[in-house]
Amino acid sequence: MNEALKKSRYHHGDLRAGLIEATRLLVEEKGPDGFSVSDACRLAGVSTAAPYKHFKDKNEMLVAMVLEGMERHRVRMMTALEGIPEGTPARVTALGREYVDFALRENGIFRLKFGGFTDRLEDPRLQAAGEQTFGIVLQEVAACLGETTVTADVRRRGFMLWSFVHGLSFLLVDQKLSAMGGDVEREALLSDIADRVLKD
Amino acid sequence: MNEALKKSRYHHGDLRAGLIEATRLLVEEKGPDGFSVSDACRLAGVSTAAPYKHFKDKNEMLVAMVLEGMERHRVRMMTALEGIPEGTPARVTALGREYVDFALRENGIFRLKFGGFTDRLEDPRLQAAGEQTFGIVLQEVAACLGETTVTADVRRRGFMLWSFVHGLSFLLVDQKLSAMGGDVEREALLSDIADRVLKD
DNA sequence: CTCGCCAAGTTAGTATCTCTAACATATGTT
DNA sequence: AACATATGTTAGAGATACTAACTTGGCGAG
Repeated sequence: MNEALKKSRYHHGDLRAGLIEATRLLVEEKGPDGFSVSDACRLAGVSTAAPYKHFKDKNEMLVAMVLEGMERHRVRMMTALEGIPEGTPARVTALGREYVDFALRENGIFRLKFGGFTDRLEDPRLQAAGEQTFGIVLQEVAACLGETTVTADVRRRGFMLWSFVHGLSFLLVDQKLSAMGGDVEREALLSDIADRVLKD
Repeated sequence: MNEALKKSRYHHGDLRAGLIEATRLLVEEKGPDGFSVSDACRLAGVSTAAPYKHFKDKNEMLVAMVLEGMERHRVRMMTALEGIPEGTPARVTALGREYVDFALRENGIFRLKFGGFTDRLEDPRLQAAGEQTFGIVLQEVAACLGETTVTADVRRRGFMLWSFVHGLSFLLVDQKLSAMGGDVEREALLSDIADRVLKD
């Protein structure tokens, strides 16, 4: 069954994927709260009732889209580590840089996941994806501290770093660093914090 | 003119304040995205058209409510400093504690201001209120570092601290510290970070 | 090959929401 | 006492999320 080359325009081919992509574009363009299912339908070229054959409701559409984004994010974090010597703070910094980049590049997704829509979006798969991301950080922190397992201290420092990078992402999104220099300052900030949290 | 003791029920007395309070309650109860003007009207006991005599639109209602909250926040930060010796990191920690407490206690307001509704809420008064808050932190950081003015270094370290506390607030709201101990751990984390960022 | 099933579309309709327009009332000033 | 104005009201337009009932067409069984 060749999904991609359907000729009929009555059946879309892969509407589910089409709607997720439309959702992504619209959330990035108008923000999480400006998004509407109707808009997504118009963009995908289907009637406003069509999505409900694929998603329970608006939230499930958003969750599906965010899950896709989280997976992209995870892959990017892994590739960001390539070529950097293991057990060095540079690896932690690289993860932080990728985290912030994601928050800025896929700002709508970031805000959807972390900006307090969480109540509505509550979904075990989202929670799991988040913990997986944190797990990557914890592993690098452990390596930096010379630990082979995730001890309480590793978890504690990892959480500190996550808090910092997470907050930095939000402040950058809100343009708070506009008067504080650009990318250079951001990069210095990331490695400076990593050093401070990992030392001792 | 005695605003508070109007007998007529046709004229509310102080509907503007009543709506702001209703907005506050509902945003805390249902979250920023679950809030509706209609609900606020029902809670305040007026028709759905009434708010538009006092506010341009829904966003202006939210902005007014958030501004009230920011002022409460500012006052609390100032009182949190009382009795703590000047120039000590304990003052910075106290501000951080109050920041996190506010994010948890007035969670709806916090998310409205910082969670990405900002596009819509863009308002110079909100921006100003935020910078005023940051100013309080910068002053304490300067005192800790023995500076009399806000130097670039002071601003840099203040920004680091803000990032951390800001991120910590979001993660706590999202329950990420549930598996990491409670208030004790939170307190230790705050002072630990303050030390690490202020030392050197 | 064709027949019927069922997945995946459609149109139509309901309930709700924001905001506007036109009208009503009460307050306090002259 | 009368009016001007601020502050309410009702009615309604246009958009939205979602449901119900109908339609289409691809695919497998005979």
